[in-house]
Amino acid sequence: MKINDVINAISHPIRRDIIKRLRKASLSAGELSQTYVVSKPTMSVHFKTLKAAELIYAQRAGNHIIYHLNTTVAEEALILIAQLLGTSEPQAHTDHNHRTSHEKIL
Amino acid sequence: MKINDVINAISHPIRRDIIKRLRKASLSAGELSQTYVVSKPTMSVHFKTLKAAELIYAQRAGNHIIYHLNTTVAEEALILIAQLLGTSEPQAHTDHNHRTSHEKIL
DNA sequence: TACTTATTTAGCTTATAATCTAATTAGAGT
DNA sequence: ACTCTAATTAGATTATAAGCTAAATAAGTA
Repeated sequence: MKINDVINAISHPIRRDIIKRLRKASLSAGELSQTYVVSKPTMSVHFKTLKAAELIYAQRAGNHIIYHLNTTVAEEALILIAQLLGTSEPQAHTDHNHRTSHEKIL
Repeated sequence: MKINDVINAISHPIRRDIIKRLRKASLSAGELSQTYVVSKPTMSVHFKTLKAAELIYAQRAGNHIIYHLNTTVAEEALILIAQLLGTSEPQAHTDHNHRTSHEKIL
């Protein structure tokens, strides 16, 4: 799992919405594409980006391609992002955290 | 807090590293910039991106600008990302989750 | 006031991402 | 084999992001 690929994948609103929908149920490329006002090839590129991040995987069912969420990768990525943005570990105290009189917030 | 701005901000390795360092201690622009092999103006743009996401804020101390992590925004963003990538809520069962014989994973 | 240091802004170039239309591939049904 | 539908790939355009050097700003010090 490459965190760069995952963050890149979730950096577009359409791709985030795809993830949210696939959390509820797996859906075909066509079903997913209907919702958005972009062309099908554009949607195909979004799927590719999500696949590159391994957040989704594809399964052929006859004429259709059904996309599934890869929950394992999603969870692993979330753990890394939590380490970045979370405040579970308390902040260390250093001299930089001292304030002196002439400092002002910009 | 705009999740788009935050995800955009954390989409670059240098900016993620800045966040990690500011979790431990607030640092000046110069101290932060030393570490990376890009020019200072480039670093300044990275700071701007992080400021636009409100993940950091600046404070002038004489000649220096000290950057601080905005932990509130970081935590709020993490909650939204957890709603996207987390599997706390169990996945709903739908017909799409049934498998039929001729389906194969790609 | 002039000089020095720290940082940002301006202007430019190059790389990457998003989007489109047209063409191609793959399977299902006739 | 032909045709229909679903989805992707190819090729092009446009927008955005990342990087650089040079110039500007802001504060501190001689």
